[in-house]
Amino acid sequence: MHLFWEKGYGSTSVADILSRAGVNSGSLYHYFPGKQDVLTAVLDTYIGGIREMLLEPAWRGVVDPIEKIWKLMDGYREALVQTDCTYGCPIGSLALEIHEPDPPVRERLAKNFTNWTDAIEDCLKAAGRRVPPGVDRRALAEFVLTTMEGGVMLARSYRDIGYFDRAIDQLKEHFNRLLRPATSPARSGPRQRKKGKSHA
Amino acid sequence: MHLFWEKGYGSTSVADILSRAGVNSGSLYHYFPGKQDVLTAVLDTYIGGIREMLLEPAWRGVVDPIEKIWKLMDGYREALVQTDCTYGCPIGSLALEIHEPDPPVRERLAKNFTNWTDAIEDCLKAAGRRVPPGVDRRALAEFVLTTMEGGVMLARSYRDIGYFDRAIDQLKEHFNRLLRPATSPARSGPRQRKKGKSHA
DNA sequence: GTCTATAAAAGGATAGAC
DNA sequence: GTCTATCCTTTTATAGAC
Repeated sequence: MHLFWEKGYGSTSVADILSRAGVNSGSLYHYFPGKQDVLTAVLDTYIGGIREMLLEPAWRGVVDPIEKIWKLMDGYREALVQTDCTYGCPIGSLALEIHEPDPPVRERLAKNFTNWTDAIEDCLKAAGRRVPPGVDRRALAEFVLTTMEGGVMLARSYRDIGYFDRAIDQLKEHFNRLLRPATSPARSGPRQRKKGKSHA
Repeated sequence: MHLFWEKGYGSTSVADILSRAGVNSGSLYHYFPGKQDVLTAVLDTYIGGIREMLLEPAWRGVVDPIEKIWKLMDGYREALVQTDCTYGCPIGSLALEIHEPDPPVRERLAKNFTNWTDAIEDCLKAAGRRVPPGVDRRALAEFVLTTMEGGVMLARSYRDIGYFDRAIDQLKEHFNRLLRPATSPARSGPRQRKKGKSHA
């Protein structure tokens, strides 16, 4: 998993995997028919672990559903910063690296994106009336993914986190213009009037 | 150039290049020190040809600067549709495929993105007062690139152009909320009052 | 400048002992 | 289940004739 994230699929040799895992060829091929099956297993691990590995760490202590979206973005930002903008989203990299993926691989890449989008869509649903009725929640959730992936691509290409930050800023601006401001946590009295910007 | 677009860099062998070009090994290595130098030459060709190869074909007959942006998006859409959503943006694919590019490669990938962003920024500048003063034109131009690349990634992963279309729709929505509506071509009279949506 | 032939290495995968 | 040894293919790159 880590090697595919660091170096991609093609540039990771079976010898690399054996060395990193501290096992020998016979062991790997006892469990996996071939290298591609290691990849599908890794993708399955991402699919099965999106909550424990990605969402829960990012959302610890966060309750506001829109804030959860930005916290998730922060997570990708941190990964970029920690690696000097060399490692981005493992799924996105694999998706563009493997030009003609076999169906089992492509399905799993798509499933990863779908689960990710589901999580964002859940946030938008949880935001309730802050998302006006006319807004397509699914399309907006997809747009968060689109922006994150595009922003990661540019930040990596330039080795400059500014490109990611500006992409997220634009997305926040889009949200600010699209969504109603957050209502205060319902103190059960006359509606409070908050002034000033809620974000960005 | 075409092979790197179709199959990526790593999956294109020197033998593939020789076969497609109809030449032999000796010829290629007479002009290029190695395979990576073929890549940098390809990237230089993209850099030098952005106008003739990309912008001019997309913008033929288009005068409105904002419309030019959408026409450029249409170009990427067409490339996706024509290839059943298998080939996307050649630069974006290479950028994510090559995880630790040597400096000469990374520089050229970044230069390609910069030139592309310059072209969009020029459109935004040409749009004049339609882009309100507070709007960061450079950041918005980058955001167009971010959205295009992210949209291409999803469309390819799902083999479904709908993901690209929805990303562009969101971007258009962002533009609609950010920009002033286009003024009619200055009929030199009292300001016309247009109602209804100008786009999307 | 282009050709053929080939070197030298790395890659994925297998065989068979233990 | 794991080990060592190795097969076979592919890959990049070079040598040297023409």
